[in-house]
Amino acid sequence: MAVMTLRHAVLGLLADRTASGYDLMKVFDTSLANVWPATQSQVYGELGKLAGSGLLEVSAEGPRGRKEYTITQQGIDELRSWLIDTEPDRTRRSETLLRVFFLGVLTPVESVTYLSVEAARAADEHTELERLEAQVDWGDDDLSVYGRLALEYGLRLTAMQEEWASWARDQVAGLT
Amino acid sequence: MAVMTLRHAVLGLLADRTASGYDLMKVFDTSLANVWPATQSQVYGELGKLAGSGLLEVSAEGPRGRKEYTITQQGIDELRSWLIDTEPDRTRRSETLLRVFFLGVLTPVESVTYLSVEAARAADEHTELERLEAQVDWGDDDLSVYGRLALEYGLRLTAMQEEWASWARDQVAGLT
DNA sequence: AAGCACATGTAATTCGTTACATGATTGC
DNA sequence: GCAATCATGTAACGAATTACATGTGCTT
Repeated sequence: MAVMTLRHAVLGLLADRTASGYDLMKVFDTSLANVWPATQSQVYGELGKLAGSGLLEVSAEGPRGRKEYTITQQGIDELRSWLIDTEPDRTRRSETLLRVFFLGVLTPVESVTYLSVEAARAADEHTELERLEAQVDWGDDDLSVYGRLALEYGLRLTAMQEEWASWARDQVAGLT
Repeated sequence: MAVMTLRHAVLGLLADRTASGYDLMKVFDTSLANVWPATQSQVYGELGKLAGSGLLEVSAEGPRGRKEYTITQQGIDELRSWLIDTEPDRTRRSETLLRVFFLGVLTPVESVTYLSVEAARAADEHTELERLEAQVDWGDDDLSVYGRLALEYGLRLTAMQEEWASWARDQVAGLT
């Protein structure tokens, strides 16, 4: 009973609107791709379990076996209680940063290259997010309003990463 | 053969100095706690596999069954090739941010509380890292030099998080 | 009729966490 | 002698990824 975040991600999306597994996957592959990635097999599995335990119900069936899921009151209660009564798991994992610890086994030139690539990648991602922000037509529904807050986080994160990687690159270059 | 980052984390630590599983766990629980957390059972398991495939060897046995592992040339080659020839997996997962998407199911007051808590938590973590930076006696060995770069990342990250959460809190408060 | 998007599901494997299980040495 | 620390290992479970497997309906 410890984590089960995917479960709540699915509930959260269905609290905004009724959807099928296929619909949800589009959201997981776009808006949530950098926040809580999930695979198709995970999502379909979770929908089945949630419907089995009464937090969701199949509210309509469409062509090609499509099943539309709707959140139940029990599901909304569970979602609210997750948001209010539980603390998020704040475990961080960064392979990029882990590698920094081991740059000592590389030559200074190789290390500088590594950090330059990271700076460039962060800059690219930042640009991509700016493009996205301009492109999306932000409604005033909940997911738009709060999704924009999340996107702003991404903008600040990638800006910070670029600055840090450039700084770190200069530090390493200065060691010689 | 896709990820196996823990494998390389272990190799990386042993490239710096010979150590036992017990020694490595102290590093995973401190320096690497916010970068690449690992459990004791994972680490001991990985040491066994790495020794079995010749990337490490048991260079000494001490009291209480202690085994000291030393990286082999093959292990160093593998570590370098991981650093140079492979791209880090940059998958990000943030339960904190996921929750932001769903704040629409809470009342404005509840949402403001959530973001305030996150701002405070980021500020706390930032202070804790500053304390750590002052406290550690930074040598000029590789792990110290590169560990400091990683710590600076943590300082910049937590500062950014506090600013963002405060800004987001004000945004949400302004909706009413 | 062909191609693409829609649509769902299962199986196998790996990675990670928690809990269990055991014991030796050192310092007080 | 007792407590703390040192020290390693296994078992069970849950979460996540990849690959497989199959089929329908719409548009041109």
